[in-house]
Amino acid sequence: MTAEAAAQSLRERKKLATRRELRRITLDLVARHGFANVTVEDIATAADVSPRTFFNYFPTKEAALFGMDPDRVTALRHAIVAAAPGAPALTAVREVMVGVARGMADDLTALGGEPVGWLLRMKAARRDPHVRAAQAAQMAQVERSVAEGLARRLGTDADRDPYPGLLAAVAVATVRSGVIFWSNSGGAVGLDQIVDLAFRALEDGLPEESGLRRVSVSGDATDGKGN
Amino acid sequence: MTAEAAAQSLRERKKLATRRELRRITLDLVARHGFANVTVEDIATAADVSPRTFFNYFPTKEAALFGMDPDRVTALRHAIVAAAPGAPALTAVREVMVGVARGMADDLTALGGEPVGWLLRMKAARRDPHVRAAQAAQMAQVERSVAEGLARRLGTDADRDPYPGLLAAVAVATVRSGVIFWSNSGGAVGLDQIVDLAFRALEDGLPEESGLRRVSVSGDATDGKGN
DNA sequence: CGCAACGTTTCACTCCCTGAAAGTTCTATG
DNA sequence: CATAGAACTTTCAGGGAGTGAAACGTTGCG
Repeated sequence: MTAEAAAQSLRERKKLATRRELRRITLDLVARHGFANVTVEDIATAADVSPRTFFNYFPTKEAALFGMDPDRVTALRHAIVAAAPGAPALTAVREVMVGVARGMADDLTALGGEPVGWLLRMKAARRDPHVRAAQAAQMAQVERSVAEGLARRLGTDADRDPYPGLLAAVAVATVRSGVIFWSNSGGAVGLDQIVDLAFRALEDGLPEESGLRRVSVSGDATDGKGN
Repeated sequence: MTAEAAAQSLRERKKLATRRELRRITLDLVARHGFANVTVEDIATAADVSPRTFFNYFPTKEAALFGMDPDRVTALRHAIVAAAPGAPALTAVREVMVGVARGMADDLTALGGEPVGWLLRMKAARRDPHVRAAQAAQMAQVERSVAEGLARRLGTDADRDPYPGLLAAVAVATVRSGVIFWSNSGGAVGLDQIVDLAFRALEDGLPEESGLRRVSVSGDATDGKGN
């Protein structure tokens, strides 16, 4: 599902490779030296590419760290329209978001044996407010797309009906807070599980004795000997 | 309420005046020419101040548009700890946020007869994705403070308990989506009312037949003859 | 008054990001 | 397989954000 067949032309394969390489290097350098201490020139040099080319792939330095490419975003919108037909919108959003969470956690092993991917990203976000802000900004992009999907699913107009916008904002915020908690706990519990419980809590009106809170975490595994 | 006694020294009064003036001019220029077409130099010149001074007051151009000063943020945190003693956290957050909403709407008349303040800000945000992102980033700052207040109120640790972070993220997202809807509808309905209904919907588990959705808006009043 | 604290300005600098034009590599086609 | 043209990369020139340091002016106070 949502798998990408091997790109056909040489060009497309190269482009994809460069994109992934730039992402990878950005993540690596930022994790090691901090966002502010890595310049676009550093990244470009490490990727054996001119600085200008970096900006042909990503509009900003932040985008190389957090940006979803447009394909993913539109896929998300369509998924929300199509998921759990007949069920309430909140249920559909939960299912889609749990899937997203599963995909994010998979990044962990997708790039190599190291504890990479979102765990590193969020670790960088924790110390640097600017990075945190950049992530929130990126999520706002996604939120817009989710809101559109919801409006279509519900057959309403986001200008007249506050519900799609509210649900989108809340859903994205839920995922984001889940990712933050997950990374703070060192990835011990399973992001999809956290997100699922968070959405269940949402469906129950956010009671203080939610099942989410029984996800007790023993210790903070970040800042271990790594790095 | 939350009023500030007149600053005592000449220096402090001047500083506050400059700060407000920079804010006002930024808002005005951005509303008229768009965020990207206003330089810090423009703002500084209009405020009769050197560009360097601008950055002594605000860390970024975006901050002059959206930034809350630190005092407000800590006040918010304290309000969340103190509000509605004995009541559930969600209730306390609702009360505080409705108060915040009321304050934001008051900006409308606070600066002069013109339709200023948040309505203009959000109008700028609607057309420029960058401004939208900047707003989300700013809200993330606030969210952090809300989460701290909640953790203290509940007597838990945000590293072990996902609940404060989730509630903070959801609450801030709710307010933000309310502001967006409110501005899209031209400020017809009353921001505090929208936010209150949105929080009620949250308490009920976001049902699709929420009372929020009966806030039907006849027409989009923005882009009227003004400006 | 005169001195100390604080705020503002000037200056020099790095980095982000962009448009345009020239150069290079891939693809399609005769 | 040769070659025109599309697509990607690079070089170049430049505007604008943001920062540190030192000179300068203003305010507060003994």
